[in-house]
Amino acid sequence: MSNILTSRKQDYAQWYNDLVIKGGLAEYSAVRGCMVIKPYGFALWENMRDQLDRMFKETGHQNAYFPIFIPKSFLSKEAAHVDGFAKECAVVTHYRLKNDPNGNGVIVDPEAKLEEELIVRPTSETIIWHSYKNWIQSYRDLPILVNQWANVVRWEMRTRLFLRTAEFLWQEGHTAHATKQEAIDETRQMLDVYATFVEEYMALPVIKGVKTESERFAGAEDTYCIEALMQDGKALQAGTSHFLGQNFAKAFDVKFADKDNNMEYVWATSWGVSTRLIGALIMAHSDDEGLVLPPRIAPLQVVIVPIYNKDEATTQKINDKAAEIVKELKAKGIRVKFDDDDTRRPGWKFAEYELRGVPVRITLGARDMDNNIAEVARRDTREKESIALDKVVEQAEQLLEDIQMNLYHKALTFRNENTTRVDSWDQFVSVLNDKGGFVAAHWDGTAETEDKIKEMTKATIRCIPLDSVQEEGACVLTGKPSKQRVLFAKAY
RNA sequence: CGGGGAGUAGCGCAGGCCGGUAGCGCAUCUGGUUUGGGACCAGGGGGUCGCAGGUUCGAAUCCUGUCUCCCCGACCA
Repeated sequence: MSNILTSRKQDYAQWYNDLVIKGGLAEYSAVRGCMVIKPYGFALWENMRDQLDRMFKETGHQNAYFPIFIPKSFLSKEAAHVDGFAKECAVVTHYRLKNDPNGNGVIVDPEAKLEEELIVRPTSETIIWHSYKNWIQSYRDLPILVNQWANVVRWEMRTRLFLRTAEFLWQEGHTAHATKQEAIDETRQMLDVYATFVEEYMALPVIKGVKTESERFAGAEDTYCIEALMQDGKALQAGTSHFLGQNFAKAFDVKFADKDNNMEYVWATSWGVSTRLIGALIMAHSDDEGLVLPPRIAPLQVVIVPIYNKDEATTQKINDKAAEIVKELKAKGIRVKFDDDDTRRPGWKFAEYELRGVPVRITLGARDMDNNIAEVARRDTREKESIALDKVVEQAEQLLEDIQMNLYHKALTFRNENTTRVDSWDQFVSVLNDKGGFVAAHWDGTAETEDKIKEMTKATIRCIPLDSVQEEGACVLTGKPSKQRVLFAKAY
């Protein structure tokens, strides 16, 4: 049995790292806090990206691309925004190197100092709104529905592969609207797109909600989010959608003439998900044997492992059958690989593909050929079954569906079991310490109380759920009146 | 930036106190036997011991300085 992974019980953080690295998703790079996304990890991201991109386009958005560099003066135009990001910006100050006169390689040429420093984008609101000023004159120019796929840099103190890296990949949608309501509708629509994507493709149930003031995006009026629960009972913000009001329009003086020729400020939204989703995926579904990937986004959905003996006729038979199955699965649009690499033995391959989270494995051996069967194994439950050869393709296709559903329901059950309604402070503290997960409790609505709770328990308000029922209650800390429960959790 | 740990072969580590031929496991290469849950046998290759000084006949080992990375905290998608 493989013992190359740390188990979740032993050390959850180490288990996560092992999975990322040994599963072939990513590795550390020469640059502190930055990672190399390896081909297998990038294939996973591409599958996620492609589906999201389709969904953005279905809702009327177009892709564009804005510069990675932002003039320093832009960032300071929106006060809250600069406050939020100033502490984690990489800054470009020079544009040239030269040979060190002392012979120690190259040095920054002091003659080549930039007039105005450039900030490596931590997010692109400012550079984009600078452009929007030129794009928008009249109500007929609105709405602008633009998305960009890009890398951004936030100089984080502590980093973790996928979950928090100094550079990460994401998409950021930036829209401009004539009315407040239209912008709010857009914000909510994109939140729904995210929730649908994460639930249906990543098989991960999420809570849709709105952030409290202290957790809000710097420069937003309202931040909506989807929150997911990881296997260790910690919450993870999986995506955010911001209603920006007129803050950026005012900062960049973006006005439009309405039908009555009145000049009005434009209403804005922005929304994003990042490679952090890959971290969520890993921590939600995987087990001590390795990654468990939802079929819809798995780079490889089915792998066929042959078990040869020395008999050439049998080998030929296995190869022919495998080729046939590959052809049929591909015709159905299923991503399949026949691993006939003779330098690895079957047991090695079983372990390897389990580590990599391939949902379905088909084993074809000499004995199977004699009996006209194949062994079909599913990654999520690790169950194996003997299937008649002429039913194998059908079975594999069915299993992919089953696994997708099973992963979702398993995660949903886990979340339900780890969401606790709490009405007293003692219970609040003990649930957070002993059980973890989401805690639904009343809160008096003040930032002071929120801060105090964070200080005492490390738990933060993840969101005020959109479907939260109105009920009379008392704040779990102060006892002051409250009208609805909010979700607390320790978070990534 | 505070506290803790670590830099020796691609990876994981031992050696260091007590200076004297640089070692182990995995990986890798060659040949063979194998193939139903990470195979076995035989042979081989690979390291200026993080870097710079110093002590010494001689430094991975002792001394001084320096750099980097990891873990725990404050900040964050």
